[in-house]
Amino acid sequence: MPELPKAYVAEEYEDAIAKTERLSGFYNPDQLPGSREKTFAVILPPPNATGTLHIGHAVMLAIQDVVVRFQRMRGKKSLWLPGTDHAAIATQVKVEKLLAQEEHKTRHDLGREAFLKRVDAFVEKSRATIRHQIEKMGCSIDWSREAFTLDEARNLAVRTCFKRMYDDRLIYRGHRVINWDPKGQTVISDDELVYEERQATLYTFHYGKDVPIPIATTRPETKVGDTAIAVHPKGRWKKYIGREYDVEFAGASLHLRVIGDEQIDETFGTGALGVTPAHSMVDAEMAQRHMLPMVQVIDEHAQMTDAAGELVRGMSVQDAREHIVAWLKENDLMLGEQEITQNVSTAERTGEVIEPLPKLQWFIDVNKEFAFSQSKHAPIRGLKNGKKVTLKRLLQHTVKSGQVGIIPDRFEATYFHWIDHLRDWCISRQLWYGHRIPVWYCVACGKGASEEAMKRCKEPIVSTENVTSCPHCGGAVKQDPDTLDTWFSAGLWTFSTLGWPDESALDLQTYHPTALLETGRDILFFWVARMILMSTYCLGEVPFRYAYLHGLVRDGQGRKMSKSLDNIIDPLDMIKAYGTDAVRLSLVIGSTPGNDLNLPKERIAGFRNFTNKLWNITRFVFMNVREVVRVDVSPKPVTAADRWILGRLAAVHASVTAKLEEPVFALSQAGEELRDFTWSDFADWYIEVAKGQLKDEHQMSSTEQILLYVSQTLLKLWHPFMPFVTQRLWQEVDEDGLLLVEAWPDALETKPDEAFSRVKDVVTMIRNLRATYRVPERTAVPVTLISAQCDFWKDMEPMIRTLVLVESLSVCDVAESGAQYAVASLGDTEVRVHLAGAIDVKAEIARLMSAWQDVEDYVKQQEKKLKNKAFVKAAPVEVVDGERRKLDEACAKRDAYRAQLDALT
RNA sequence: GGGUGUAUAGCUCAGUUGGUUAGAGCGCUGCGUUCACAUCGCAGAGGUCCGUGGUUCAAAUCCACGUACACCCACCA
Repeated sequence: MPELPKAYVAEEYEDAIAKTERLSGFYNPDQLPGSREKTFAVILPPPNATGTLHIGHAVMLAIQDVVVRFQRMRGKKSLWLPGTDHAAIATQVKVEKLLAQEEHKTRHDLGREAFLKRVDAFVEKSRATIRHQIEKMGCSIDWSREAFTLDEARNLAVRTCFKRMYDDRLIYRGHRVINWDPKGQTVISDDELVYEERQATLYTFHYGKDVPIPIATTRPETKVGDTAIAVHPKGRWKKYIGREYDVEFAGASLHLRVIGDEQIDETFGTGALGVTPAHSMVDAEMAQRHMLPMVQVIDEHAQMTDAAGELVRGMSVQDAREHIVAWLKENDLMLGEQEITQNVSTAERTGEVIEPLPKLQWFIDVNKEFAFSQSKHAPIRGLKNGKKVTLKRLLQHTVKSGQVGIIPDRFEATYFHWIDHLRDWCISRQLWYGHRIPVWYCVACGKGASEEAMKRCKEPIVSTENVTSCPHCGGAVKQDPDTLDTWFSAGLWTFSTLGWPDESALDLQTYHPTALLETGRDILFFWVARMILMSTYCLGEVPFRYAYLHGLVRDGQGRKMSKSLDNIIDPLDMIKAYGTDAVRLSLVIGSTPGNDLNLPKERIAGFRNFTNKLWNITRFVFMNVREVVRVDVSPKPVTAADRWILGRLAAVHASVTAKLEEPVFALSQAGEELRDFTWSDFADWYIEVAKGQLKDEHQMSSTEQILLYVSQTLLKLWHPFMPFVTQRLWQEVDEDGLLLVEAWPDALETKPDEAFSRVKDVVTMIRNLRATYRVPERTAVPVTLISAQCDFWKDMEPMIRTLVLVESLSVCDVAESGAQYAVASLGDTEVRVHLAGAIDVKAEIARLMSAWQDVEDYVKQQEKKLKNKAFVKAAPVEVVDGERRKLDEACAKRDAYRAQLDALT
């Protein structure tokens, strides 16, 4: 056997192991050995194709790989399917930025087709980087099924879904006030807004001398588009409700009706609101309620339209504001100016201030009823085929009925709250990069190919195939220039990756609904909700059984990682410095669902130390047995230590298995338990004892078997967490074997054994005494002290007794003059030990007194507790028994201290 | 304005359904190390479990109120 180096250097093995695993083909569940009936599927949340993976992705990958590897070892067809997201707006903005930087060009300079080629090239490069990073993380992911949200197969899924929704009248085209991003020149959804707090001036003024109600606004320039004044129906202006005014306002002729609306906050501003239906969401809704006309005064480039009137026509929004403020002052209409802070909505990707505008867009109606189409092989409970439902109700039902679990469950409340306030989903985007909307307009029927003509077209052609001519008149057609919101295709992800729209696809039948979705808690609405929506609609199935949401990764001080703080942790750097296994452990252990994880580098270093510990434990075992062989069944224990370690292993195995199996994955605790067992139990105790047992010819064989068995079982249990170091070590057991497909150990039957635990207590006690009395190594610890606290010397096996003696009595050969002697009987041997001369009797008495007093207090407390009738009556029997046992233990301890005190005085 | 989360050792965090004398890692202090491992071992110090009140035989754990921090949603005329 080639000798293992003293330290584990991750870098030397990882790439080769990853390659061997990948080439084995076992990442593909169809190629797994044995007959496997149960399946377990996880679809990777596709990283954006815009760049590289950050530490947040690493958390996601680590957690998923642990679960996927575990389930594979459990004998399931375990599928983990990778992919990337085209991330329409993010990618387009990024490529445009690069284009501007490198060539000083805009996308319009290139034209749609050439620009898209650029984007494709950029994305291909990015995807390669992402693939590389996923591999570095040690992910056992099935590359043969890799998908991309914008590839051919996914495009067909998108078109199919679009058409079905259109035919069900869930998708419609409508003129609505939407969030317009003047910089990105596109509409964006409510969820893509980011609110920024800014200083603004609140102007209070009258529209004209004849209008009695003053209003307040931070956006005077929009007031040229006002069509009403809204007041509270019970407020101070109520007597004006119903009156109408015609005013000349800053070069525009306004016709204003006073309306009463409950939405008005009497306490804000003047208690009256100038209603601008075209440029405010709230106003638009109010306008709809009161049948008010809508006047668009701002265009797509944030410039004033002709309808804005003489004074400001053609100006930018900023200029218009200044002009109108000046006009108000000139005409003596301004009542006051006030500095306030307000939240401005900006576009998440471009950072530009959003301009609400009325636009013709495509929407998904979340409140419209349609006939539910139930799945045959995984139907949703509580719904019948053909039942009238709405998308909103589907979203609510699946989670409320527990068919989709959100972990941690407190996010369910947030989810329902979001649904309650959900408005129709605007799915069209004026971007070039993305799924082109599968809608065509007939040039002849629509009377022209201009954008205006398309808008007029009442009966667009919706098709999953490319349309080249009008089915009615055979004339030329033109496709809708818009693309779809990136989350539309992302919503289909769990099934578009498995072969849908081919409903008979084997993968779809086998792996859908998937078992688990693991993702960041920040995209609950963006994505998780939309997958539930799409899957229930398209398939009549839930997309996954559980959504596990992890938190954000922050730096060691709990700050968000950002470029400006220069505290970004690049997973690849960490892998290089500490090894993949350590990085994975640091991300899995200590992270709880939904909570943010602070990650100081020292943490990762700590886990690097642990990988090395595991390495050396195994190395010790392999170097100290006569032959390294596989040991799969629990060997017969001979000594107390043997029984103890096997019992502990059985307990840890059971607990870890349960924690990995549970739907509420307690990965963190499972990992911690394993680490404690590995380090504190196996390495610190059993191996130390084994060193002695290996020298005993009666115990040698069994000890070797147990060392091999425990270490090999540990490698298996650790493998999901640390695929690399475990695999490297496993090669020493089975040169060509892959832990990847080793069977997870069966439940172990060994019963727990307490005898050795007591030995541990004795040794610990001796160490404590040694420290307390500052007794140097190789000098005696008074056996009186030991035996006073230890009543089971006789039960100890010779070997263990030896161990204890080595700890305490290595001394027998030391004889110092003037020392006091103590006699203790150990089994049938009488041992004479001297008291170390260093004991300060006074201090010792004080210490014992204080210790005795503490225990005595506790005993009194405990006695009182047990005398309490209410306690005995109310507490469960085992609790009372437990308390009684505690009392007994405390009494024994108290008596022991008393005896020691008596001996000294 | 509405909601959620967090608050436990110097730091980062565990702590299952209330039930031993509240734990781990890192850091710190002391001692040790040619015998698997200094990426090591042994020991130690370090806690008003944010505060106040309540429920209970019993509260870090449940309830109420308060404080601080983080986040989400809505609004911002």
